[in-house]
Amino acid sequence: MGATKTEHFTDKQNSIATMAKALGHPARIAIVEYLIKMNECICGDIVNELPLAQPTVSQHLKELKNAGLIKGSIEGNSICYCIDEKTIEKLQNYFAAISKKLEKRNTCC
Amino acid sequence: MGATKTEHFTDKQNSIATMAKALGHPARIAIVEYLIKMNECICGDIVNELPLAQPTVSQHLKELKNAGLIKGSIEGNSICYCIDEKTIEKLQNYFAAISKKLEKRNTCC
DNA sequence: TATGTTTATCGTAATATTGCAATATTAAAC
DNA sequence: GTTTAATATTGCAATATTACGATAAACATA
Repeated sequence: MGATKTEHFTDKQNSIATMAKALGHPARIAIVEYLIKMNECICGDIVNELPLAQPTVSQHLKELKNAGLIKGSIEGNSICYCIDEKTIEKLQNYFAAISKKLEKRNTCC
Repeated sequence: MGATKTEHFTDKQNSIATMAKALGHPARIAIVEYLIKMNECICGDIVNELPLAQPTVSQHLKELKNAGLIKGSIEGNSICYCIDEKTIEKLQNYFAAISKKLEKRNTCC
């Protein structure tokens, strides 16, 4: 086959995987970092920041949006993009919880 | 075309993306969660935990290993798998840093 | 209305991922 | 040495992703 068997896993596992997958490309990491670095919403200007053609960037933005990592709202001629804090927070909480569990783990290996 | 243009991005961006990508599949999330839940290294037993065929699980384990998320050492007949804390910590630090930046961000959107 | 700007979508080629049956490898147990 | 087990590798089909040229859509402005 070739399609991921999402139905065999929990909603939470699928949800975390979806977010992680969206960040699993350096261009999308770069987009997220740019949005954070600029410390505000960015209207336009994202395409020029990346070494990729406009349709490719548009596609990456779409994937980040589908995964809930960014939000985009129409602002006249251009589109205003923002980090979606809630989703980033979910990821952060997830890794924080994992790290905590690892701390008090039995030592081995 | 079709291959990710890693050369255009920073080492750090590529590194984070590689780790995120490795976690971008629910089976691999499930493996990591199982290793953490069991609170110790697991020798054998991982294949039976997942609703996937043995070669598929083996492949997922390989990808987690390549991304540095788990370690595997030969333990007699079977193989002993472990979370690689350092890598998880890198991810955790990354998201913690992002969250911190988002906290003191200008409000918009 | 015509023109330029910005972003999205379509179509498509190249490549990567997912999943598994079959087979190989490795090492313990007999 | 043969059998049994656990895991890896190979080969392949189905599907997904990445990238971009061409084109469309939406809107501002001349």
